Amino acid sequence: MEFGEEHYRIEYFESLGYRRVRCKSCGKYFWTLAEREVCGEAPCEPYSFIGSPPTSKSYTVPEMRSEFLNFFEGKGHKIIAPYPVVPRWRKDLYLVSASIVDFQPHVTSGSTEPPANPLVISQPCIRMVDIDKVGPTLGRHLTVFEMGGAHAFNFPGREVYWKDRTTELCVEFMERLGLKREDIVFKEGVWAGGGNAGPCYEVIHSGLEVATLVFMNYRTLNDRLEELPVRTVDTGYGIERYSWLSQGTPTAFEVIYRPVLQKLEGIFDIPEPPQELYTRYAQYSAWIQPSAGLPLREARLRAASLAGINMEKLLPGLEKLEQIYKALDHTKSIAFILADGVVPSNSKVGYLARLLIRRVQRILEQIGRKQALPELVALQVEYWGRDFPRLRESRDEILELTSFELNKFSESVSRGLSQLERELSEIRKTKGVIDAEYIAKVYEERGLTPDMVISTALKMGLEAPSIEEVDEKMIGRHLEAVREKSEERLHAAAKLVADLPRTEKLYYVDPYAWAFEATVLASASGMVVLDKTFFYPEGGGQVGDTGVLKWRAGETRVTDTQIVDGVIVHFVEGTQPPVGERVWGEVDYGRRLSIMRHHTATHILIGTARRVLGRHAWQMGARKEEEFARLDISHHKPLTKAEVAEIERQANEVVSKRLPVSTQWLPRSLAEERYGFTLYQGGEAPLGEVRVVEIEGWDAEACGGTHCVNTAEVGFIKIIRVERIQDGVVRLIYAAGPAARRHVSETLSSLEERLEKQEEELRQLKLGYSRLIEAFQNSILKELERPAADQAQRLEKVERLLSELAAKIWSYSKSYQKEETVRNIRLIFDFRPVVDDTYFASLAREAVKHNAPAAALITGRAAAGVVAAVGINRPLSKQGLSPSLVVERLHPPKLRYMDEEVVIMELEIKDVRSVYNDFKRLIESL
RNA sequence: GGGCCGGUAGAUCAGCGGCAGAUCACCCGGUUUGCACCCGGGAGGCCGCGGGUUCGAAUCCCGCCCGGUCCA
Repeated sequence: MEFGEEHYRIEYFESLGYRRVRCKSCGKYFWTLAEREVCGEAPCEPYSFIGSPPTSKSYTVPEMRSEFLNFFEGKGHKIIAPYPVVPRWRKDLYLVSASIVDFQPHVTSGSTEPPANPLVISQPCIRMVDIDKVGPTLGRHLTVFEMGGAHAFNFPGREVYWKDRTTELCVEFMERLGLKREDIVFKEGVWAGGGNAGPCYEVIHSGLEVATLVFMNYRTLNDRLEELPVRTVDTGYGIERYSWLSQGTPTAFEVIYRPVLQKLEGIFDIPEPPQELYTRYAQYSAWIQPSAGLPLREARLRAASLAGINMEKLLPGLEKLEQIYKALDHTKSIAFILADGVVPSNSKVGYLARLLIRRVQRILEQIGRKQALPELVALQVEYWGRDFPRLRESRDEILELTSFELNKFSESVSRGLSQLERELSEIRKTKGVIDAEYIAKVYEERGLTPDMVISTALKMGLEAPSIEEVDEKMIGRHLEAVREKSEERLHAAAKLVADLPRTEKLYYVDPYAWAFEATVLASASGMVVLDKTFFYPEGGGQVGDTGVLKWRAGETRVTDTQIVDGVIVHFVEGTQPPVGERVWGEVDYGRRLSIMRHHTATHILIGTARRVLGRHAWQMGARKEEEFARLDISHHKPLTKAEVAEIERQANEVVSKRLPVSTQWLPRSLAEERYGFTLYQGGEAPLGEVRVVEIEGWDAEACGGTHCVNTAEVGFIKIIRVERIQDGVVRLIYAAGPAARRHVSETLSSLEERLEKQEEELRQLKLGYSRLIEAFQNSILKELERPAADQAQRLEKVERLLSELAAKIWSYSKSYQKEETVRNIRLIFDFRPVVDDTYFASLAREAVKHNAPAAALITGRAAAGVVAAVGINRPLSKQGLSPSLVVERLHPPKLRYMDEEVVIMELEIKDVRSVYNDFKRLIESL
């Protein structure tokens, strides 16, 4: 995408004599007052501010922030407090990456008033995309930085200011810092993101891009640009970059973290590279742009050769310093993210938090300070907490979550390493080499970083590829596109409602009403649209209403209700009412009431969870149905029984306190100011004003659902079940009111039933076994009392009795493998590992103890094949089958035993299956 | 949300169609009384759950659950 010159040629430039020049080096156009041939942005030119700052004085980051805010305040902008770094008001982003994100999409689309207009804000932003460049680029890239945003929203008919004023303000601000306007370059650029686009100027000074002035006035629609009704001035001033400019240090890190670095001096051994070399190198650091095709090492060398210095002398200290800077940058990000209540986990923002923690930990281990992370985070909380109080407020939780995550990491690593060592020692025995593919696999499956794997392999005397080779391999492994699924039903609905007006939402007028009269606006293929309705459409985790629609000529059942572009669609089963007809609607009232109780119960529980578990406990999802509801909460540990009991207790206390539940529509900015960002529990809130549901003194949320008017109406909340649905998220399943009562009594009675049944079974079993054992004991005693002439005979008898007992228990507990009926003959089959003639005979006999015809095949493994014992009872032998017939048919090579009922033989067959099949065929042939 | 890996004794894991194992820890006995002691014996398992294939499944197939991990 490109914008023509006309988008950049402005009156301001014309009147002051700016010239438009094409950069000799990069070929891009820029505007300047001075004579120059290159755009001045590094790497077209080195950083000239390093070692000689161009401002009239030097500024720390907090000083620059207030300089910036005060300047714009003096120019009629209202200062707005910074927003969280986690944008809970929208679901298309995990982190706030720019100040404009605070006002997207509700303000920029025109559906909400901004908190002030124009406004100015210094917004902490987090960007993970350049995380690998943080450090080597000496502070040009950071994961966390403050974007000074001066924004003006030009609504139709209410123009605030546009390109000229924006540019003028930028120049004035820089002049205020003592910078000369001749040194400022405005480079033409294009900005696009979040479905919006517009031309922009990159503001360059001394080689450094210090601000971007974006004029957002287009919406991108299928590669086409469409003008926006609201034209937004989106300027981003790099607060840290301006401070850097004002101090001229080799890196931005010295500027940002000086106070923190000073505290570290005792703990860390901070290298001090030779000043002159360091400064020269830093001036050319813009050439350090490592990428897939350009390894860091080469990028460094390029910068060093341009600077005319010897990298060898600089490198040792520099590398370590970069590591320390990385650690400082990442720990600051961690502090900000965790302060916003993120729980490290394996998905979404939680994963980004985890990634940061793991990365820093690896860095700290590499520089021999593996214990330092909690302390570093604590230092960041302490230092930045002065300007951002929410860091200090969450101090304890931030540290708890950090060390908890650290524990998980070290467990995961040590588990992974010991497994890796086992695997490697296997490989050493065979191939002796590992390849990049293997290393990548280990990283993806077990999270062991390539450097860990390589160093372990080398230590064990294996050959391993270099880290660069592995990086090469890993790039481009995850390029598959994600497809969006959309429900077909809703697709059809969207077509139906295309030109219909928004439905009047009667359920907001009175959530307790259920019968109404309305006019049919559209009616087709199972869908009905009315001009107004009491039917609540699914939304905010609350399921859609059901009920009936009646009209003069008929009626139809509403099975679900959905909302599409503000139009409520009733999904019906049965006849369709004609368009234009008057209909009477009736919502299933009991169901709706139950859903309302569940919804209010959910809000009560969120408030409770925050109090019991901590402020990191956010709603991650919820569903409220007729019979139950569920609520997913971010929390790092499994809930203990005591915590669940406490949550339930407090929730029911709120119920019994009869707290009023109020709903009101508030301008978004006002609601955020009054209730804070915990409003956005339900995730993205619809545009326009927010509907705040407040349980007085307990909880307030942006919510479009229907609620009870008083907590007392919820009746009773019972937590039915608690589960951990993923790392860092626990789910509560509960019921309220009559649904809770139903659940409790159903559970109790089914438990009772099960208990009774089991008691009975147990009684029978005990009785049966005791009889069995008694009979056995009796026989043994009789045998022993009998004067025995032959000891061997007696032993044999006892052995038989023992086998019989084992067989009885076997048969009694039906522990044989198979029982089937073939031609009315009951056939029992089993394979027994312990092969013994007496035992097999007992089993076979026992198995056929029936009045009906029955046969048994007991098999076991013999040296040369299979041992098979066949049992045939009398009713069956009357039908003509006898042991001798079995022998005749199967002609075993060896017969071990035979009587009228049982035969034991050895077969030269390996496969037990064929023995069974042969036997079965024999029986079928009768 | 998606991909990959895993779930066997208290712990760590082996086994991968036919009697469920090793090491450590545990219990008992002996030996020793300079320290991951040694020797002998023992206890401890719904082989995650459910279904399928099979005469037979920890083992093969499918589904689910749980854990880990990477990516968005």
